[in-house]
Amino acid sequence: MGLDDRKLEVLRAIVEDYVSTQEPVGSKALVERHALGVSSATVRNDMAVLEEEGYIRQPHTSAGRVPTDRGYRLFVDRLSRVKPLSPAERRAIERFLVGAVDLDDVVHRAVRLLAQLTRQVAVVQYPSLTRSSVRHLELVPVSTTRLLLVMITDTGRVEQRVVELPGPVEVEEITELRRTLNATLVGVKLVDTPPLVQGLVERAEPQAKATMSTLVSVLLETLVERHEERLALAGTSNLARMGPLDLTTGALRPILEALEEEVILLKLFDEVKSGAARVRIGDENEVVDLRATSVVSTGYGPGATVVGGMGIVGPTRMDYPGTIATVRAVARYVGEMLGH
Amino acid sequence: MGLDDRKLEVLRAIVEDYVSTQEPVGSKALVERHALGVSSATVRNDMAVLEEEGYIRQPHTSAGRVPTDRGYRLFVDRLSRVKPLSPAERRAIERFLVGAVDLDDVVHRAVRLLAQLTRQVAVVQYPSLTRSSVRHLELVPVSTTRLLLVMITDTGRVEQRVVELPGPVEVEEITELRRTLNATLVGVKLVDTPPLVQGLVERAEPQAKATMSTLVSVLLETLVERHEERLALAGTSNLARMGPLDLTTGALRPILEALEEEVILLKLFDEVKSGAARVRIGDENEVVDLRATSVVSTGYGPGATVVGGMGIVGPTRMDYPGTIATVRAVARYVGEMLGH
DNA sequence: ACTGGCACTCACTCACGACGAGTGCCAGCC
DNA sequence: GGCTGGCACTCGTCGTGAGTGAGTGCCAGT
Repeated sequence: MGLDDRKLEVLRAIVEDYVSTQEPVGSKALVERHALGVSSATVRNDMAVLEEEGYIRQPHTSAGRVPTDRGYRLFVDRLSRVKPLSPAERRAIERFLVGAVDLDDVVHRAVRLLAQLTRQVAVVQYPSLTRSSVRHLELVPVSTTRLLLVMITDTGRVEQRVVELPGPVEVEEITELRRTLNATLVGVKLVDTPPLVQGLVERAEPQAKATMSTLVSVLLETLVERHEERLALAGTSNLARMGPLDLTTGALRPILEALEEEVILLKLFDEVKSGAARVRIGDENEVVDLRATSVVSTGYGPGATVVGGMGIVGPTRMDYPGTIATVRAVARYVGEMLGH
Repeated sequence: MGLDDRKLEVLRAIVEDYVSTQEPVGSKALVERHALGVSSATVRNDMAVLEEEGYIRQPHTSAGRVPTDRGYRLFVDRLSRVKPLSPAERRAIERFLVGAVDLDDVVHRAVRLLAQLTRQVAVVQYPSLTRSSVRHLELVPVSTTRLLLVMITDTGRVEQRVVELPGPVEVEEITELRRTLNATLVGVKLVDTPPLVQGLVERAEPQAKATMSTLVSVLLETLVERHEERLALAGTSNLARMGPLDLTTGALRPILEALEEEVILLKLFDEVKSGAARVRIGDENEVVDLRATSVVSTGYGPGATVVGGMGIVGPTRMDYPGTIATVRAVARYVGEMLGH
């Protein structure tokens, strides 16, 4: 691996030029636009080495060079400095998020903001239920044999579910149930609830046992075990900007399809355990349909805890430093907002 | 307007062939595929008339004919018979919707189903708040000066909002407020609430006046006046199937953008007052960006009442009878489900 | 009123050649 | 040994031009 400093510099120049022009970049254009201090012939030699090592390739003989996924990876890891956001951008983020009235609104604003700033497709995961804790449980009688169970989490998320009761229940009983549930569960992390909830049935008054049992099973099935997580998506139209390049190949279709599959998108956030940004370039994606794209994702949440993920999906040919900075910044602001 | 029966038959044949082949249809192909009982020369004469009247046009001289927006309109109004759904389709709809656990789920399933069956982009509006009535109001203390206000409507929709109180409030007071609110508002249509709500402040106990006033303003501002309606969208990837035809022109972009603007989409349902399907073809659309598409929309709700709209957006070249039938069927099933 | 025939139009396809950006290699220079 | 200028070569792109065929419009005949 004889990649001396100049070769790395050449790679950096190729990536930057290609990202901005979207066209294969040749040796001559390169020396003109960057002060490399050497002639185009030398650059050509360097390019040959870079190509041999798999960092760049030629779309066809006698065309310019284009970075490979591996080239982008090297660029992201070692060649790009973090690009700090301009004060204007910071202000824009703050102003845009500050007016949010509730959790839904925060998520919606965040995802649109992200799409707008990065000009890519943005995805934001709602604060995950399993990672937050119970703030309050409410029981609302809908009819004599039906209850609405409402759960509020500390991240401001509200989940509700209609429960069919085994038999009619008095209002006083409901009040009592509500008291018991809250006394047991408020403040408990959702992941820790199952054992506690089981105990509730055993300790319940004989006549309330059936009702409590029904409630508990609903709680377990739908609120705790249920992995269904919600997502917000924005900026799909930015995909159309990926260039007629990719449009003609018809590669747009599978990407759009993947973006509609919540299950697939959720996978993107499986491993965001920290606030650090993660970049998956082209082939590095586990999701096959997204192999033509790059994904920049990060976790967010109040303080250092992570309650959800957010990120963007775009062409491998993207402005990585800028995008990473933006994703991180938005995640940080949203995290702060969740801490009230 | 000398449009005798045969000319109408020719128009119908052109529309049907064009929809299925996506290619301009010529006189010869027409007589081969349809038993018109006349020669191609005669058909040509008929075509000339149809073109003069503006129902069809030639993309270029010496190409086949293509229906115009006007032609589709005539086809929809007078030439197409309703295509009843196959039992298999009916079963699919029923099976798909039956497992829904709550309102969110119903809407989500409906929109995916619609997208899948029609192979177009589907849009479903959540049951509108303003057209439904209050089933229950719940107040949940979050801290001493903060309440969570939860409203449940008869369509199963739940809206919540955090309220900052002017000062600390006792639990008993909250219970009293809850009682009063529910006594006054349960069963009332949301549109009719404003006058009732105003009265609440005036009749409140002096010490509770400030609190009640805050609550009331939140109720009015965010729950009643607020026009924000939610939407579910699915099948965007079907747009890519509109054909490279439209892709090359880059006409996809504005359509995708329009589909991301909730405001625009909501306009589509402005006038769905009944369960009858409405078809807007090409130029008939008020939304400029959707002039290249056709929109099939209808209202839905329990019984004859309409609580929301749903529909699809697709190329003007679509299977109108089939699409209309599908949209109507899904709307009817969803309506039934809302009636529990 | 319909039909068969015929001349005409014009988008589409393909082959051909010119053009030029870009490369690889080599001999020479520092 | 590394860099440079020069040069032959490759190959995708663009423009031209002929050939093809689907489709039309019109007209004379039944």
